[in-house]
Amino acid sequence: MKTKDRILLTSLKLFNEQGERNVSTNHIAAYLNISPGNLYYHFRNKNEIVYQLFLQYQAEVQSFMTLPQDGDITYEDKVHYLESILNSMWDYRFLHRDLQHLLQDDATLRDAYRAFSSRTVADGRNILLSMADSGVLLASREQIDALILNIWILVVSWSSFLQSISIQHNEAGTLRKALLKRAIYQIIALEEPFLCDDIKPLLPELKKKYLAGASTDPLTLFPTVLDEVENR
Amino acid sequence: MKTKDRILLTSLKLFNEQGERNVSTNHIAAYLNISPGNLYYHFRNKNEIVYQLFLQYQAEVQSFMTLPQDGDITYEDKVHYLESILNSMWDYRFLHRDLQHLLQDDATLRDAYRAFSSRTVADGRNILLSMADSGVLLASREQIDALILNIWILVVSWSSFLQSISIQHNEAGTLRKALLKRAIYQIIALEEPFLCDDIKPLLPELKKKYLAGASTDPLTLFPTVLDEVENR
DNA sequence: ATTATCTATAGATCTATAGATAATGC
DNA sequence: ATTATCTATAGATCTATAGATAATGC
Repeated sequence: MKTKDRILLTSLKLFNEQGERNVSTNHIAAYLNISPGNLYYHFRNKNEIVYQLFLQYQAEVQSFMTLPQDGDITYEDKVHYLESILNSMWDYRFLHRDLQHLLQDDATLRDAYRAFSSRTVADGRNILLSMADSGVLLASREQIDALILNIWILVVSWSSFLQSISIQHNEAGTLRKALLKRAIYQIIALEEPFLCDDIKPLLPELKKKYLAGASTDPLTLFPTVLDEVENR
Repeated sequence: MKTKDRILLTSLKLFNEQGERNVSTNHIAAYLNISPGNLYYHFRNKNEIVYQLFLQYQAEVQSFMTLPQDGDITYEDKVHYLESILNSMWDYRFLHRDLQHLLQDDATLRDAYRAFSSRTVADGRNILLSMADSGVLLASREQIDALILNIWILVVSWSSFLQSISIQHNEAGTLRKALLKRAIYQIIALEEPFLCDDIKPLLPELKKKYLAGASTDPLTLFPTVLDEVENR
């Protein structure tokens, strides 16, 4: 593998694990056993690394937003696409963790990110509108507008939310998967009131699948909730 | 005003404006025309300043979560409390902007934040449950669990979301107020499907108030949307 | 006496570059 | 010749402390 790609891979790994703020170009070079000078031969600066990673992330997410144009997809297909998007969000979670600083630091990334998010929200909105056209979603345009924004905020905030309540030491990856599924559950809950009667019979099973045995009570997501309740 | 309080006020101002990451103890001291040594006389370190600001923030939010125990409150009252909470979120927005780094850096803050968020979610859930008991909210316990988590994530993410799409240069404060109101609109949209028929007649006016003349289309929130659409 | 403040500085980073050297490809 | 890599380092921070001095309160 080329050194340039190894730098990207390592940066992504270290940024996700420790936060971009805590990972210097020295750290990245040291992890790879290359010199800092070599790193700067391949990338103008740290922002350039972040920008390249953003482009990878953007391409992944957009690949899941462009649905096959032929036959309509089922609701279950749609939920599946959502799962892929949340996976990408997790794989590049450092971006949303330090998003504001990264955007403030780099005008190019700022413009690219704004274009990306407005495009993705627009695509998501169109999907909901076409569901409304075909009678799957019983919602007014105003309701769809509010719904897609709520979904977007949930999706981009989910990984940061999980990490803020310190569910992060998940080497095995099973906890990670369960908690990503929980985001899908939350989105199904957002859409549920608007789904037509044809879809509703599917929901109990879908919700069960994405709840993955967890309690619906959000308090069970907070690790120290027991101590907390005792102290009140 | 005591120097200690001036340090807190200035730190809050600079943290919010520039991000905690970009504001060093030197910057805070320079802004106040005091020496860095003096700052360290009043606070052990930068984390201690952040922690004190968190305590202020927590007290503000919690004051709005403890509703008057006597007579039931109206739905409009509830919305009003929400507005106060979102105001506090905005006033301390640096906390959510750099939350993960702050928590990683300070175990005391980490525990306090977790306790705070689980308590606040529990309080919010109880409010929704009592609305269900009195027939205002027609939702199952599972639906309430999902709803309160979605509301919580929206509330804590809203200021970061606004800043990520670069709506920040709002010295006049009018844009700020309109955009905070938009969060209320989004939360009303979350609750709307579950509200009883007695409440529904109130909603058009409430939604109009919190939309504040803006379009419901989320794309109008993204400043560069026009260029973006042209480039597709 | 106690509290508040200042000066000066140690020590630890970090980013980015200049300039030399090694490896590769025609 | 071109591409990749290294060494060494300048210059800019930052955090936190030691120790001296000034201001305040009894």
